[in-house]
Amino acid sequence: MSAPKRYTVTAALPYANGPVHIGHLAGCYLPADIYVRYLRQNEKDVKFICGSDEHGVAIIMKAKAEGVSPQEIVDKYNGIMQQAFEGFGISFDIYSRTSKEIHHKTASDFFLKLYEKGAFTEKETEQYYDPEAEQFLADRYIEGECPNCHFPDAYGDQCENCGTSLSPTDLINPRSRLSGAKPERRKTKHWFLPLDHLSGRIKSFIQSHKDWKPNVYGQCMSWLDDSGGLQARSMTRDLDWGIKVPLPDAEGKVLYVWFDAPIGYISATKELMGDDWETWWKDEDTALIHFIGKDNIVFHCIIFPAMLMEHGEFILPDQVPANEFLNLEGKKISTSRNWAVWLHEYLQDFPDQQDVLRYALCAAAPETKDNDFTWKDFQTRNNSELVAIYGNFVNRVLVLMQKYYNGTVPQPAAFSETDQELLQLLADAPANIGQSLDQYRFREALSAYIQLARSGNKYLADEEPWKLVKTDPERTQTILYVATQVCAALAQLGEPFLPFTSARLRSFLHLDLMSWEACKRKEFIPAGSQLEKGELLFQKIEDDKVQTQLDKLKRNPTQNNPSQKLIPLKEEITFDDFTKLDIRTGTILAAEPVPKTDKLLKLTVDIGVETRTIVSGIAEHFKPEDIIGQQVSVLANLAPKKLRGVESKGMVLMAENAEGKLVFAQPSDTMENGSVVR
RNA sequence: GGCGAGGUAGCUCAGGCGGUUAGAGCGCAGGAUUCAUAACCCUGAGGUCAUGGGUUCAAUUCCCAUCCUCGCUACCA
Repeated sequence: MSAPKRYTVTAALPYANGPVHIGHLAGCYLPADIYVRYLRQNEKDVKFICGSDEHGVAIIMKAKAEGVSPQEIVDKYNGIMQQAFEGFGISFDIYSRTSKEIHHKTASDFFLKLYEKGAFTEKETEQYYDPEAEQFLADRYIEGECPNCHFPDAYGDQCENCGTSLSPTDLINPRSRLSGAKPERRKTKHWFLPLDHLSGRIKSFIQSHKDWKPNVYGQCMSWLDDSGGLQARSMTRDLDWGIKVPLPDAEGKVLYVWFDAPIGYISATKELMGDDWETWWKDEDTALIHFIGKDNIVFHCIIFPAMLMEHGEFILPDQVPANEFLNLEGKKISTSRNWAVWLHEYLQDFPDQQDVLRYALCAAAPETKDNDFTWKDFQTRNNSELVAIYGNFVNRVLVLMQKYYNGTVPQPAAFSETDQELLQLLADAPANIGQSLDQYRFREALSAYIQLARSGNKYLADEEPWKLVKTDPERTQTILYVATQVCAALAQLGEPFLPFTSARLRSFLHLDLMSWEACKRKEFIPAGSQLEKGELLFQKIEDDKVQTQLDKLKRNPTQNNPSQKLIPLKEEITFDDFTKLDIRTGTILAAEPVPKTDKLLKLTVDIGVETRTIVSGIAEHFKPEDIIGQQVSVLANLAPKKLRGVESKGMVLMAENAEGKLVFAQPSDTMENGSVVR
């Protein structure tokens, strides 16, 4: 699109079941905010849209865990998140909530419109139903034994112990998390959005956006080429928390949270703009830009556009600048393990230092690949860049101004070549930084910005006004006039990145915020202007502060020893139950990998009475050649099962610890094959 | 296993539609300086651009294969 008339910029709606951490900020909200502030300073017509995503099963579960209502949960986290965003100066034009009336209406209207257009196919499927609670159970509502690691409390969508993705029907002895009752399978009707007939349009839509970042474009194409086309997706759920399906025969059903959430962008715009909202979503001259993390790419680039296409009236996203993930001290950020830096806690631990984190996260943003955040790096960014380069430069100028001229900007004489070059650098800076921002290259933009302060420091070092002041007052005046202009440029162009600092610096210089275009100049502050004494813009961060943060992270008990999470004992069985198992000793005669799998080995095992083939998921732990001749214990009377086309008869018994390490459960001394284990 | 993204100085990253000595910041070493939060400024050391082949007069940049990391996906009797 060439020169859009306006911009609708969205940042992913954060899910209201927990607070926001630095990964969210670095991946989504900070770049979005920098971009939006930049657009605003360019006097573009822009709306920055966000809000809490407050529906879905995870919130119900969270409420259940804390013994409160879902409403209380979302109220609580909505408050925490909103404050955190505000604290960091994330300048949303509106921060709404999907629990609001206006969103319920918008989302149901959207659904109805698709319904009336015949976009959905109704399908009956079998789902687990809790006869005591009298409701259908979402995947997360069902727990049972994990078929993989035999953890007894695996959920219907995933086993928390071994991380395997599951479907509820995989669980052994499933039970309802609501009542504990044994769920039964019942038929239920849902509305599916078939995507196959759109795949052509979606593909050409994606292909028309080769300008998207490689990670975004690549993942979309991969998804489209994958799995034999796009599968129909159910857009409704049997649940009582969410937006009621607006159809007569849909009692007890709500819209799937992934259906309603992106519509939240639209509802929030309505809430903000009233009747004008349509311009921001339907006018071809509007650029729609979604800032998200990489986990959201497929949804924002394919599913949501497909919904918009089906509806027919909406524009499609122009850009989806998704970032990769931010790690913390070398490990993946994990909410459940509390391995995170929470924004609301940072604001308490580092009061009035929001810009430091903004700076550190922007400078190390995971733009092209996952990146690691360390407190050490944070400290270095602060001490040797913000303090030593930026803060120091400004301080030097303000101190000299005060010393020599009582803060009144002096009249410059003729400019030397060096002066001219530096002033030209200022005049070029907006275009230079802007070019990076236009391409969503935030690290590069920030580095170009801080380069101004570096140039200022070099200028002072080269010109040495503190020497010249004794011999050449006129030249000194010129130098400090020029240096003052550099400070002013920093104050103006820093607004997108470091809004708090920029505002403070402008107040020292008695400047109002200028437009980006107006900053393409050499003089920001004319001679004769009065400056404040000012104060230091940044404080050094000492080692003990960093150590405190590291200790705080490592003190976390669940993080320290995840291996202590032993699986609880199973319920008692009878001796008869035990005698049903026929466990024999055997010897592995041959082993080879099963083609096209990572984990499976095809074993030939002599169990005395016969030699048989057993497929075992141990390929990641053992090389085939190393286990030939290995004596093992085999569960011999397990029903045969075909795995990846190979018939497996029996199971090789292994001991596994919490970290997933496997060892053979074998006789302590060599025994004849076929010996009974009991 | 399939698909996608990435593998470039000690660290964090740029770059390259093939072409003289491959860049930045931090860190490190040396120097200079004192206006400044022992900060700034200058100089320097440091890279077989993952590995192995191929195309080419020429590859780190293109092609193929392999290895490693991350994500999605298949799979764990």
